Amino acid sequence: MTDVSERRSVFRLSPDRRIADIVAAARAEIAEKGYDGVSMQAIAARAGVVEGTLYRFFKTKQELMLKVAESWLEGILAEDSGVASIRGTWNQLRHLIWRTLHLLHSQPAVSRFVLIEMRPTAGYRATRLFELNRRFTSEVRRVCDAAIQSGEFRPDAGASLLRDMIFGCIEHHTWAFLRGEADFNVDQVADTIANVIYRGMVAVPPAEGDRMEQVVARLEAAAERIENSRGG
Amino acid sequence: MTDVSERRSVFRLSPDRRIADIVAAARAEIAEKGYDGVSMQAIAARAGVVEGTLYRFFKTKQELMLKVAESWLEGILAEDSGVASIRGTWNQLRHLIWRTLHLLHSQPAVSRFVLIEMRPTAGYRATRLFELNRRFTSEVRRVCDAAIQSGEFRPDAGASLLRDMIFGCIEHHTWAFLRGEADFNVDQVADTIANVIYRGMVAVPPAEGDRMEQVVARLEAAAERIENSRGG
Amino acid sequence: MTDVSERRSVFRLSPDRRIADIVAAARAEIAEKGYDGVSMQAIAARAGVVEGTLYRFFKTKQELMLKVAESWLEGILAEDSGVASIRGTWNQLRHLIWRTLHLLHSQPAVSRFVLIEMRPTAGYRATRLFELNRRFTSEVRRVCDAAIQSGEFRPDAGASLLRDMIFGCIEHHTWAFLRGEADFNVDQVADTIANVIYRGMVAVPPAEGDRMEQVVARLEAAAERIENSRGG
Amino acid sequence: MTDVSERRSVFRLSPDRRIADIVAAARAEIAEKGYDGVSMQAIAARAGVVEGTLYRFFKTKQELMLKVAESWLEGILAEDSGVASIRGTWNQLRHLIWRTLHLLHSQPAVSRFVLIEMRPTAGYRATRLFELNRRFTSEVRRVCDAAIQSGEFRPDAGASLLRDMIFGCIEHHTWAFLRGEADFNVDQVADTIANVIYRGMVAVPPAEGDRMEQVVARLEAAAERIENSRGG
DNA sequence: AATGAATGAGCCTTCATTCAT
DNA sequence: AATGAATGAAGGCTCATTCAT
Repeated sequence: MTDVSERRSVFRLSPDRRIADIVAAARAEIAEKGYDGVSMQAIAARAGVVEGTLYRFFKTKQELMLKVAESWLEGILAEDSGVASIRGTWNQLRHLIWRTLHLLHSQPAVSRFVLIEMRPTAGYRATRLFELNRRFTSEVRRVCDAAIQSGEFRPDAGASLLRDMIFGCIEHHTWAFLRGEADFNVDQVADTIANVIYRGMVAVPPAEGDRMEQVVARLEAAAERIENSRGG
Repeated sequence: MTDVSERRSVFRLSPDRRIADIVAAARAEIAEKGYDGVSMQAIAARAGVVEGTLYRFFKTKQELMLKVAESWLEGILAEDSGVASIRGTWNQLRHLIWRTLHLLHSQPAVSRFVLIEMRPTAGYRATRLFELNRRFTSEVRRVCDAAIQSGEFRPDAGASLLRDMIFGCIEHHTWAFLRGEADFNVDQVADTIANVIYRGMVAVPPAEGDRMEQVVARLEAAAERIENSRGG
Repeated sequence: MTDVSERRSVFRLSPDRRIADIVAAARAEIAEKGYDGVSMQAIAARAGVVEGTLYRFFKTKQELMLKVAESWLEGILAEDSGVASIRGTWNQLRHLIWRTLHLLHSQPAVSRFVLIEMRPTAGYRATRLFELNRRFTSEVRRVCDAAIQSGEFRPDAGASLLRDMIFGCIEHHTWAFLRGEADFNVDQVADTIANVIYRGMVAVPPAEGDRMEQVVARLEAAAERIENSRGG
Repeated sequence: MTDVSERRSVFRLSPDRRIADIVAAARAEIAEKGYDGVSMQAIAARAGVVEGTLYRFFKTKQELMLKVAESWLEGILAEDSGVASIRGTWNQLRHLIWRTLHLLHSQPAVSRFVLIEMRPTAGYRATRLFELNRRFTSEVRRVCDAAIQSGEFRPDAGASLLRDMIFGCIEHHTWAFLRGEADFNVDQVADTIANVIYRGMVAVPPAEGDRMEQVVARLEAAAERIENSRGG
């Protein structure tokens, strides 16, 4: 009687599938419009459902946003085998830095959202996302801790500060990139950050001669200044 | 018959005073609720005026937000004499890092707002705030550039990446602090960041360094003090 | 304890029905208060919904206003079969003039709104209303053009100027009527306008011979029609 | 002590002069932004006074608008010596039409405002503007009346309808012009309107015409009726 | 007489959330 | 389970008008 192809069809998907669709739609919206600017209406439309349906699966908008962030970060972590197979502190650090830079460079909007913008969320520390994020960044800590333990790194900088230097730098750099103010070369920046951190932390420095020379130069400069001050 | 609650009372203030009140109210609101979450209504209520009054002095909400940020940053810059009087790359870097950490530690919400959250503002690069911010961060660049130029620093990391490492790290660190996740010691963190960056960049790595380094730094500082007392 | 006045009641209507209600409410508001002076709030209240509901169906106030105008004009055009069945330039003009006068006389506020006040709308020329309006007024042009073509009318006045004389006159006249300054007799005014325009444009008048010829032609045409009617 | 040239000076102008300034400023604003879009604030700023001052001289915005319209129209009427010196009905009509077209063509925004947009004003008929407007348009009536009286014009169209045809046509035509949709040639349009009206009204041309015309019209109408009844 | 800071009501619009169907 | 119409509170903003100074 009624034309099935014309009828407003109510597809009955399995909850898992429906949730996946919704999360995917939300992810796409976020990628396009940023955290602010995402509306439930738009997500629903993109997922091919209506707003009410969203609320069957997620109590609030925030819960959905959280789910988006978690599932994305989960995927990222699953793809990467981590640092276990890599030898050498520098190589390990470099890999972790590169991985993060690569992520932010290839999916800037979503990764910003997940890694940065979700943090102000109320109750963030109790979320699974917090845990995942922790797992993501803690590898850096682990590598640094190990290097400190083994004596390769000096002990005077806490591992968490190093983590902040790395991720903070990446975030800062990405900001400009996202705003279209500047592009950046993932490999090169990864090298540089790894170098600065590694050299800045490594305990046993190389060439003796150069080193002494420089120190002498600085001492001379200081002495000269003192002389000048007295003489002036 | 006369209804006192209905009476309309008009307190008149000089524009300067009123503007100051409004900006102060806005600043307070921002400190409490962050950039998003500030409403013109709340600002007006706090300033003891009606919304319309806000618009006498600021064409849009953004303009007001911008003013708050600018006036705050202006005050900060006015208080600090900069790096001109400080000798030695390490000392200069350390000062700039310390200054920023101190700021974010003592006024975390507002400084986050000014230094970080205002950046996505449309037309940001054309604002005075951008200029002020630039002035604020560019000192780091200048110090690094000078060190690279003189050969003290290796040339393989751009000054702007270093700036990002410093400010990014600070931001990252402050985040956790703001969220009450962790406190930090301004002096100690400043030392550490300065050390990592300096060692990571210095052209002739440390050798047995640490002691030597410290001695030199002390000598440099002494020289500076003498210089200052003579010249003052 | 339960406060009935606080209870939230949601009446659900089919979109078509709701839209019809809203458009009707808007029409009524317009009729009472004119284009300026209509507020979305008033429309919503009259339609028995809240303002937000209006925006489910119409993206902006303008869109709603436009819809009101279009649906009204559509109805008008649908009711009138036009000029196709009428013989003779004078009769055709007279009909078109009468039709417009009748409209403005019977629904002055709304028709003023539709035919006149909507014109300053931004992007008016791209709207369906523009098209409908054009269809409405272009019949006059077509009749005049045909008369000019056939030589019945002198060629010295463009059809569009004639259209302006007719509609302009009607508008002007209606103005006074709307303001309660004067009433007018639709039939009589229609006659007069048609007469002035027709006589003012007709080509023949002067020369006696031509004049007679034309009259004879018209008589013949009338006779033929009568014959046809009888014979058909 | 205080620098007089710097001091916020309170110029004390004669009321007349002040009023003139304000009215001029308002006129300029209207010309630029149209009736809607004029704000008291903008007028005050342009006149070099503050809003409060406006209200010393005009109780409401409307009163000011009215004054603007009146003073403008007064000026127009004062400049034109009218029709007294012109001989011949056609010439007189043509002059009045030309004058109006010229006005609207050269100062479209203001003249639209005065002649058209002020009419919806509450209590319009009690205003001086109404009287001035009446004087402005009544010359057309007077000319037509005289022509009807003398037998030059047929008596079947009221003078006021003719006036409406003329001014309505001009308004309609100007609308398109103001909206940038079309320009128009003042002289040419004046000629055409004068011609159509004059020929449409002149008594002589038809010769025995009138009766003939009427007979033919009746015959046509009869034919139409027969047609319709057959076809229905 | 003049100022101009301040009012306050109103406007259009957005959007997370609810709930009758 | 799914729909989607409806809500309602809030948001930014405008502007004629008032009144303490």
